[in-house]
Amino acid sequence: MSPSGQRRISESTVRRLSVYLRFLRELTRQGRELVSSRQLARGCGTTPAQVRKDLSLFGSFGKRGRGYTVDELRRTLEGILGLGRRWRVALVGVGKIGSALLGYQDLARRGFDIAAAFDSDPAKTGQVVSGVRLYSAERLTEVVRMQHIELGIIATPPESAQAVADELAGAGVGAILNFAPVEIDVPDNVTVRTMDVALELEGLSFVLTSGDRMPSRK
Amino acid sequence: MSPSGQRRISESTVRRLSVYLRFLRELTRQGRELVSSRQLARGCGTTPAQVRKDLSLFGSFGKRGRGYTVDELRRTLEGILGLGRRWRVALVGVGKIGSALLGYQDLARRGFDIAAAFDSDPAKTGQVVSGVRLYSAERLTEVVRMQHIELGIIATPPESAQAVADELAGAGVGAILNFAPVEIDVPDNVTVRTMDVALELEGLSFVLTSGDRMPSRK
DNA sequence: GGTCGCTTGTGAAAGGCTTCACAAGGCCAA
DNA sequence: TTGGCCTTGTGAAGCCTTTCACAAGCGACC
Repeated sequence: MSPSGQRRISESTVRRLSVYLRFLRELTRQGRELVSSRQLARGCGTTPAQVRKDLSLFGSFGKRGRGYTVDELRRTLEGILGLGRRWRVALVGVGKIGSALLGYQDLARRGFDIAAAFDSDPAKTGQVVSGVRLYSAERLTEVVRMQHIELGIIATPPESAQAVADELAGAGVGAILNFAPVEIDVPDNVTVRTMDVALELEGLSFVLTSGDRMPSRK
Repeated sequence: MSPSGQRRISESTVRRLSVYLRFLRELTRQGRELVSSRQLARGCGTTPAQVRKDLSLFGSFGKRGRGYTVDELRRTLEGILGLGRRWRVALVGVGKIGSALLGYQDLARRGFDIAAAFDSDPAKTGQVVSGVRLYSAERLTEVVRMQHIELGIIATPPESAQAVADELAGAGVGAILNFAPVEIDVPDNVTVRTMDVALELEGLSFVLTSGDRMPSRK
């Protein structure tokens, strides 16, 4: 599939591939068969050249003069992104954000199953929320290992985030999505991505304050 | 404050400034007085040179041989990011994610007040959740104008996101944080940032699948 | 006061990402 | 078959961001 499996793919490219995929699924629902790089770009907030360059990093999937087959490109992107399977996810911290994630059906629709949730509050232990069993935080390593969970989501207060990350990494989780507003250290073989709502709002605050002097992406 | 108020600041720089600020606030809590670019970098997952370069875009805030005064740099960054004031935010969509945001105290702590929330479900209208009044979606424009709200958060299903964005933009909101998993079109004078949980997980899926061939950031 | 060690601020170099521009290929209609 | 139009895939150019490396400045200690 990829002409040279060793090329380094930038984070921004991967993010765009996900956006293309999201859009292609929408097109599938609409029954569209073909799509050009121009239409893809328009629907994904980028440029046609960018779309073609991104895809060309992995191969040639289009037909000159016609464009791309929606269904075929969708499957190709799913393959590239590793979405030809379902992923088992552990959720740590069942407070406001954690509960929202438990009930957020888009995750399951897109291939991510929350297989177990953990909280340090004993009152929650044993409950089943949105079909997911809540375990005591003490059992994290045990359950993650037992269930072969490969992805972790941290939705704890910031004070506990690092300790949880250490334990997830120790239990064999390879990637962590962190909702706690702190930067987290992990071993090199683990990837962390932090989502901080207030931090995004701060970015918007900057734009509003400085009169939109950020480079617009066309 | 800024030596040339016209330089274009990249989105990644702004994001890092927010991370520095978050870390500085932590240092303030700890009572630290001074911090060097090296320590800042370590705590924020970047390099000392990057820290100095980012700050140098706005002025000279450190002392050679000593580092930066935590308190002073914190206030400076708050100024740059436009956080010397509080922001009034409209939340549209009070489902799982919207409710979590209503109860998420970190937003208020960091200067963002949800001044009004909207939902299309008549059953919710009139309620007060976490101290925020819920309005019917029909009153969006009216209330946003009346309350001089400048920021919007979209937490609706994807089908409604574009229409809500149009209305927010029409009502004078200058920036939108979008949690719906779709790309959204807005006029040039409005900025949108989209946060998509599943999209972030897909990025992690790619990393796990392709054996971490993404460029590591040192 | 002088020296030593440490840190900032910054031009310059390096590296990476995006945009450009065009050859090659496909489709259709005449 | 030919011509016209459209779209992909891609080297090259351009632009932007990050990293490097070092002069200059500060503080502390002798």
